[in-house]
Amino acid sequence: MATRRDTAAVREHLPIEQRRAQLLTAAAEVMREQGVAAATTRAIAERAGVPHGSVHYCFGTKTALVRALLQSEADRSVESARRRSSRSADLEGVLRNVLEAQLESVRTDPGHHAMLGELIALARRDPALADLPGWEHERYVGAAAERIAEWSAASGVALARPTREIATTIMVLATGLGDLWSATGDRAVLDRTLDDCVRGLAARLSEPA
Amino acid sequence: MATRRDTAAVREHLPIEQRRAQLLTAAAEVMREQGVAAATTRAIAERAGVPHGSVHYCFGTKTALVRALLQSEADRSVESARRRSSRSADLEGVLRNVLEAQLESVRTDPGHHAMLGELIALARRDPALADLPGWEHERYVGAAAERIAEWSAASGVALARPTREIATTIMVLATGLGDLWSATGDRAVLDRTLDDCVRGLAARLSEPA
DNA sequence: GTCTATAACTCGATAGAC
DNA sequence: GTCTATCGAGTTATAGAC
Repeated sequence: MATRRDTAAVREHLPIEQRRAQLLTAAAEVMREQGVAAATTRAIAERAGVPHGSVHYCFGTKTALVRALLQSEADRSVESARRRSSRSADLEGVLRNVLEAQLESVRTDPGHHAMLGELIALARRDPALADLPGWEHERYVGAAAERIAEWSAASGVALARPTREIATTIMVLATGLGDLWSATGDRAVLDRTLDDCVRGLAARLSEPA
Repeated sequence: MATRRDTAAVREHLPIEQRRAQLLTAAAEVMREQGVAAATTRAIAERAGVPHGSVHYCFGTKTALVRALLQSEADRSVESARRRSSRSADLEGVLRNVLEAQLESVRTDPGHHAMLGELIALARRDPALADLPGWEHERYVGAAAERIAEWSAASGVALARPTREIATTIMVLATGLGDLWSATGDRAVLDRTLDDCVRGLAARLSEPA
């Protein structure tokens, strides 16, 4: 009679938190490469190298896993944007830097960008996740507003508009330009459009309301 | 022994083209109300009031149905935008009108807007539909460029930039502002951000490059 | 040409073995 | 606490009755 030791690799006993993190990483990988729809609990477990049952043992339901994933990926995304941001002398430079950082991440990892969009769309349709789209948006705008305020304080340049208004406008441009890149993949068109957006808005946002 | 007449309503013999249109309408309704993921072939057939087998009889595969649907919905969307467009005296007015028309349709029918986004995301992941996102984007930009050229000819105002450049910028703003509305639902924020975008860009696009 | 019945498969979730 | 085996409901697609 075969024992478990003969038929399968021996698995370690991990603390549940580490097992959760392991599964979240695997879920993000599958979704990034094959799309959110392909990320079944089975596919996630297989990618993580753990048995299917572990998913429900760790998260209870798939919905709970998606919630945890969307939150952790939003954190990761905000943190990544913060690392990419660089110094600038004027508002136009700040706008351009933030937008280029955002677009660089879309260009470097289009699967990850698509994944976040698909997750938000999924959350919008699921009543149990309906609070997440607004939460994520606020997180991005809030982080952008913080960076702008820091820049203003550090550079001594006074802002003609509230930081949140500027941050919101940046978000709008970033998502629009990200979609443009996804749809065309045309670098020249993207750069030209970004230029139009940045220059016009920098002038507009520098005037008092 | 029961005959078919006893157990089910008698169905008419429709030409296959009409049956296809009937199914496309049903598919759009289900996707708009419950999301693309909920639009199974069974749900679509039930909504249309036809037997499940008809879907595969008319379209062969679900992928073929999605392809036909995305194309017809893109047509419908372009046509709807054309009907909403109104006359303006200057470029700023044109920008504002086009954007407000787009946002009005997002506000009036958010489910339809979400559906189009979900369909594009789905197409991007499916090799058999991978040509559609670019095709749809080109369709929108092309239609917007046509309207701008018509306006320029009718009003006698010369454009400082190529119509496609202006049209592309409008698309970027429209998608970005649409996402902003979806995420916040805040009318005041939307109007303020739209104002910033329109004024800045109108000035920028009026200067020679 | 249209529809029913079912095949063949995958899903999320769980009961119970270990 | 961890994993296997399985359940029941869902899916697309099709073979064959009418």
